[in-house]
Amino acid sequence: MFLEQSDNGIGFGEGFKSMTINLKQLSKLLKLSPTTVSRALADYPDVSAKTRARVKQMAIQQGYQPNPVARRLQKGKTETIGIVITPEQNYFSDTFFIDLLSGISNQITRAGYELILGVASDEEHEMQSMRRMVEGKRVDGMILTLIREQDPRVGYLLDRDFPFVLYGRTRETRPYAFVDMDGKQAFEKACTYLAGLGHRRIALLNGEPGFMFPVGCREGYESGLFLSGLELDPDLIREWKHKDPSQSSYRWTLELFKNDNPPTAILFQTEAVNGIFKGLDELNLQPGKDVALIGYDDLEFARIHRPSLSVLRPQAREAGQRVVNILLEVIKSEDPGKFQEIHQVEMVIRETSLLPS
Amino acid sequence: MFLEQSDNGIGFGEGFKSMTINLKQLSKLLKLSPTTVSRALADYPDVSAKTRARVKQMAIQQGYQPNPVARRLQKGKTETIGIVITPEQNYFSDTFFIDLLSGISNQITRAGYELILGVASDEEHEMQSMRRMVEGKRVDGMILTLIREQDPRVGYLLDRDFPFVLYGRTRETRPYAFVDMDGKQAFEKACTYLAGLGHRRIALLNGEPGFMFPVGCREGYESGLFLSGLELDPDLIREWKHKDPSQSSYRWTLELFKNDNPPTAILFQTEAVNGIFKGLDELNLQPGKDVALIGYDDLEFARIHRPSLSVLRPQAREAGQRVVNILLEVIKSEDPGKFQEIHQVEMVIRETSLLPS
DNA sequence: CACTTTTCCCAAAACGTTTTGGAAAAAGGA
DNA sequence: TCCTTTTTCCAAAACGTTTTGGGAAAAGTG
Repeated sequence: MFLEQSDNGIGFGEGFKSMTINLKQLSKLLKLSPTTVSRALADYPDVSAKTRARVKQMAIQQGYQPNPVARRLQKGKTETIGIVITPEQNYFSDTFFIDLLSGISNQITRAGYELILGVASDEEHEMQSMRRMVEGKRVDGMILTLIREQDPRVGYLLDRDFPFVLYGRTRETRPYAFVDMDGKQAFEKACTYLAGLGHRRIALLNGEPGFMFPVGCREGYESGLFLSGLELDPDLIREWKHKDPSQSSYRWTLELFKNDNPPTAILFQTEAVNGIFKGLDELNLQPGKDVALIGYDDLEFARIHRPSLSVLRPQAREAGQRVVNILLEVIKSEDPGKFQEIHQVEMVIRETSLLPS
Repeated sequence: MFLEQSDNGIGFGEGFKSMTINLKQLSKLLKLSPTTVSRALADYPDVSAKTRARVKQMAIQQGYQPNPVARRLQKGKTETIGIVITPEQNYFSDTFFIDLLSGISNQITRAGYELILGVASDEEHEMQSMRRMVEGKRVDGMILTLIREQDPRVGYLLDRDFPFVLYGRTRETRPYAFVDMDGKQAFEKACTYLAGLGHRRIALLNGEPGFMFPVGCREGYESGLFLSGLELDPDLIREWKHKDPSQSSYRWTLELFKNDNPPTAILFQTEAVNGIFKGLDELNLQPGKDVALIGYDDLEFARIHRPSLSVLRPQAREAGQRVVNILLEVIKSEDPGKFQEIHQVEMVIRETSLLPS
């Protein structure tokens, strides 16, 4: 057996396992230069239709796929975008978040990009994980979720002009790209709807303070009360603290009905649903009969439960896709300020939002 | 102002934004060759201690980080590992899965690797997403979860000798690496524990058929009954179908107690917990008093709920870390057959597993 | 001192693409 | 026919590392 130096050519023997072919090897097979093959595959006009067809056919036949790492080096892009999730402090267990992630992932794949994931336990690691991605030149852009009112990540990225898109909003005056759900409009709608049914005492169990989203929800709630000519009663508003069981939705529900003048309806973020149901159960109050309920987020649970839960349903998957499409534009150095989307939230009336007794 | 062609040297002006430095630029600053700088940073012995120190200091001062894409190309490794999740058909909403992912992610980061994520809606897309990663040379190894009894992914990867590790097991005779929880031992332990308390009618609400994990659980359950001298009653065993509400844990619980000779204890996978509680509630049976309950997976819910739920607690984070460490070994072409770990599962007794009434 | 060994450094090649800047061949125009 | 334009292709450079294969200087040995 005589082995010539293969020079990365076609000269490897039999018995290789799933050896993937090279641009150089492919071009040798075609008796063309790598340049021409590359340009043929990229549909450049300076290669004739005939050879282009020949190249493409051979590429398919040989199962050629350009090595993404080499392309990234040459193009100076990572073709990768990053996201960091923080399971501890969030609604991660929502199918909502999964839908968002699903929309993001699919759209990224469609663009030929990659999604790299960081999992952080707290704010500090969250920042650290993001910095590794950004300063380590591991991504072309970042997606941020679970946005806080004061969010250092946004300032960090703006300062170094690094492409990013928020799912949500923050308090920041410089322009940046975001996709947000219209929590204000949603809660206003839910509130006026309940008022329209005759409810006069509507409670709000709002999301964790410090995050931006509950701010809009509260605005919508207050605006809904106002539009319906109802007074705002601070006793009917609570903020749910995820980490503090003493502030759990369960306890809060019990306390709420100790009130002399208890509510006949509750608006809440769906993570709180178990606690509320449990509390109502203990108080012998029947959801949909004694108390009207409308939650935010459409968990499967909400649909299956009896009585089925009325909800405000964000289109998470669509939002995820938009986030990616926008980020790709921003990476192409489009002005981020152009991309500020506020998505409407649909209200789904089911059994828990009925007439007051 | 006079601008020389910078030749990628140090000659860029002021006003650049977070310009990151190059190996070539760094070496120029140090008046050394790129070779020496690279080797100094990699702690090669053929660079003197003095210059090594000088290089490292300058690297830190200049914030130099090697471009990962370039290194990957040279090293012929992507330094990336892939995972595909399928939210539709799984326990993704468990904190369990998040803990697993968290362990995986942290360990990957520690190794300087990247985790890329695919989100698939069904088995077909799951395979498709994996093939993109593997055949597109986007990863050095794969992590597989939610393993089915017959799992085409395993055969696919074995066929092309591609590094992977399972979280779980499958029916496959060729050797492969896995980390699995000892569901058999866990359910056996739970079963004998309940029998030891005097329970004679112990039901099993098992996971979705087709997946591998419930197989072990059932074996453990049967073995536990046998060891305790109890008969196996097929009426007390049901398999939970995630997508079919008519087979939901709620309905199943109701049916179970229509039995002439109903159970006094239930073993189940924790995803089913809501349905079971709801069913028992409707039947006016009190968990921990009228019926003993032990679930698999330690959700936060299980701890907080009153009565608190006894559980079998897998160490998901540790398992995730092991999966990564093993995969890194397999990538270094260690024999996968050497890495087959079955982790013990701890039993946490709380309020729902008490003496039978 | 002359020789060998060790220490320390570096030029060049390589990884697999895409892009740049032509150049040869073919076609068109007079 | 000769010149211009268009078509079609390609060699070389570049992306930013790491590795290879020395080579010069310093240190050790007799």
